[in-house]
Amino acid sequence: MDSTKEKNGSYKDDLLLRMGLNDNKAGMEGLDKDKINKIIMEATKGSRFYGNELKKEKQVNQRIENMMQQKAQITSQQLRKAQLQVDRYAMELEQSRDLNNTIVHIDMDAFYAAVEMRDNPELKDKPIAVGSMSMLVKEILADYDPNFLAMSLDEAYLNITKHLQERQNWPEDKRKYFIKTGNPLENDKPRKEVNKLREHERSISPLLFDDSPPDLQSQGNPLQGNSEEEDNPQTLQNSIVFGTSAEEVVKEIRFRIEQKTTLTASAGIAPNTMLAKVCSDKNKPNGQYQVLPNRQAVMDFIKDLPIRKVSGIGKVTEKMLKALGIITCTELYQQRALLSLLFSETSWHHFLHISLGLGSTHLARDGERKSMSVERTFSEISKAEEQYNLCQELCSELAQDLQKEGLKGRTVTIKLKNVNFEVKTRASTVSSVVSTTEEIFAIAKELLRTEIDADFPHPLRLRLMGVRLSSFPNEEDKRHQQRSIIGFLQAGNQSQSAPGCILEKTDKDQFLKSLEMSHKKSFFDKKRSERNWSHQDTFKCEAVDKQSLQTSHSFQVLKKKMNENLKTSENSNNSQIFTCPICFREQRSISLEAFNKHVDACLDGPSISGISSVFSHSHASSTEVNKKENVYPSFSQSEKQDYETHQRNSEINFIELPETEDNPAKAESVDALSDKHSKEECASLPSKPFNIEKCCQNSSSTVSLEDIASLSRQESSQPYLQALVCPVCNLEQKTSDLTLFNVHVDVCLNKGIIQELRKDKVNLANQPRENTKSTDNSGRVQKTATKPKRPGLMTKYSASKKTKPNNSRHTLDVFFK
DNA sequence: GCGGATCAC
DNA sequence: TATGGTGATCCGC
Repeated sequence: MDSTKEKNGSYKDDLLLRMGLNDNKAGMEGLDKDKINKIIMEATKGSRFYGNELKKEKQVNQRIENMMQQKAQITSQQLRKAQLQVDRYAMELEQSRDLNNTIVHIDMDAFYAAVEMRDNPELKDKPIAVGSMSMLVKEILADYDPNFLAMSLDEAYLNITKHLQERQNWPEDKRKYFIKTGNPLENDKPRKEVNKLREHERSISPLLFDDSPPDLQSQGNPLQGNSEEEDNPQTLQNSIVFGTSAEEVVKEIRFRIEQKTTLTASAGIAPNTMLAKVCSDKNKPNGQYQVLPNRQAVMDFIKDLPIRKVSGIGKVTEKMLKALGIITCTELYQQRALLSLLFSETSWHHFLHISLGLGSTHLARDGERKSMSVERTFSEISKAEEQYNLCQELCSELAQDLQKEGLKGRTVTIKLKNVNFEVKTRASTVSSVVSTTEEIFAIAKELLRTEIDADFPHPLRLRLMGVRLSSFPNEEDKRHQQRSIIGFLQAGNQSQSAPGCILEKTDKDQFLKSLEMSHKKSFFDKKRSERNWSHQDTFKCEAVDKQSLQTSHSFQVLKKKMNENLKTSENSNNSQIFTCPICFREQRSISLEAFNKHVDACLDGPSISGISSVFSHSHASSTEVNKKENVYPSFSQSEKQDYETHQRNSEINFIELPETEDNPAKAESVDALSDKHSKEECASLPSKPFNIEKCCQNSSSTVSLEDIASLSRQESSQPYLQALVCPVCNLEQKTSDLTLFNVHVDVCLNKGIIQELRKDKVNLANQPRENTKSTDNSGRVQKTATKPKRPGLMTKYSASKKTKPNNSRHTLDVFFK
């Protein structure tokens, strides 16, 4: 099998070749692993990027090797059975083949336009309307399909089936366009006034219509015919008349696009999107191609088509299939039974569609977006403080983008790429939606901190950082949340209904504005802004009554998560010491039910304010140590000290008060404010009580400390600021925003659980936690009575050998390495 | 839900 | 010479 030869030689391939890694058969077995690693390390010295490329290549080769092993175990009996099943499905697909639609894929030749610009300096003076596909929306494409689908700035699908029907009866002047060379923006509609076409401009105008595939010339529509003299479209003086066939329509579209933008486009015409897309690539740039809507034409087109040309078949899939001797769609079809045994159902279904020339015949509108993110590459950043600053910067950018679309989500993901190009993502999902810089950063920061801590005392040497928000609520979720809020308000009204502490919208807007201003200067612009991470003095105030706290989302999930946590540890058959999140007393060797009862009792028992007092008394040092011992049970004393010192040094307040020029007295104001609050004042909720309902209702609107500080200057005795004790970390959180507080609790919960889980993993599996990836599925293939789920494209066909035991001492090293 | 991986543009 | 940013999806866990 010579299928492993790479066609496009590069430095990387050259390296791989020399290493023997490019050959699957030689692969892992032919070479001693240490030797390979050594070679990789040497390559890495030259370029970290290529070192990582080699590593990835190695992984793919491993997948291929595993796939081949799997293939070798397939019996002819299995293959025959699979053949029957696959062919039955293929039959169904064939019967549902739909050739009645005419799909067009338009692709702007942006790249080629740029090249042309470069080569023709004279063009630079011509006005170029660089518009997006969605602009050509409205302007041109909608004339042919009001529901056309803009895939990106330079790509769109149209279903012109209906237009074609209507067009058959159109008189000629409705298909007539004048060539205009003046302002390209105005020559859009037919029968516009004629502009003189100057000779030199005509000469530099690219030829539009010299690209029809030969087979189409004879098979075109009746109107296109074979009138010897006239090519279609008819060019009469300064005007062009387009015909009524699909091909003519697309020429017309491309003509109008070029007239409007001076940029050329390529297009594909076919009975479905998959084929149309491939077609548009066929005569690029500035050309078009059609696959006629009959089965034979489709199959002829597909026959020798390399699978890599098809959207969705990328580099890796190509390589894996190549290893099976599959390069063209014909071969893809021939191997369909085998593929159904080696790939997931999703994958082989996709393959079968491709090999039959099938694709989507309607343009499915993209649903709502599912995530939003920002990420940035930079030269190495290793200082934790700078990393946190950067993280906050990114959160701020993301929050602004989110605000533009009015989005809020529950999952925050950070992405880290180190200088070796190794990518990590870490996610945390909270119970209620977040959207502001502060909320997102509160979560992202903890994720980042966990990673920084994990590598301590080595710094994270980052070259990229990203922040993403996802888990946007759907309509159903929103309705549910609405109900919850109403329920909450009703419940809350019974206990405390006095209005007050309601920050006007204008205040909040002002705050948001000032926040934006403070983030205007980019992290990269100012290189490194000295942010003040210092601790803020806290004050005690247990104004939140038990009911409110129990109703909060975070508290709702607290028990649930603790349950999950406990289950995990029970499953692990480990005698666990659990700290009750309410009373913070250790619960030793108890059952899940008992623990639940205990938590319930705590919740129902003494008031939260009472509990808070307990927290306040106990949290100082002992709880802190206890918690850490729970998490890292086998720490040596020196390690623990190191770690705790590090913790203290890297400790960052839940709420930061960015130092801004316009409010230098802020810190003092807050302190002054806090001094004015006695515990009694807060607890009894005097004239203007903290309005917890309002805060929940506006759960996304951040009430800032800045607001509070400025307000406090006006009315010095208003208790806007609350010090709530987080039931998980047991630290006071000074905030006026319940959402932020909830986020904090969620983060604490998640963090605790992650650490517990990691501990369990390390202890139980007794295996090193590799830095970036866990390469072993340890062969736990689902051998169940039901149909086993086969690995898909993404499957790591990892070997089922190994599992080397390690002592726990080692595991800890790995854990923190 | 999380994390790695693949893919498209 | 040095190697992007954004969004989606799949898969195994």
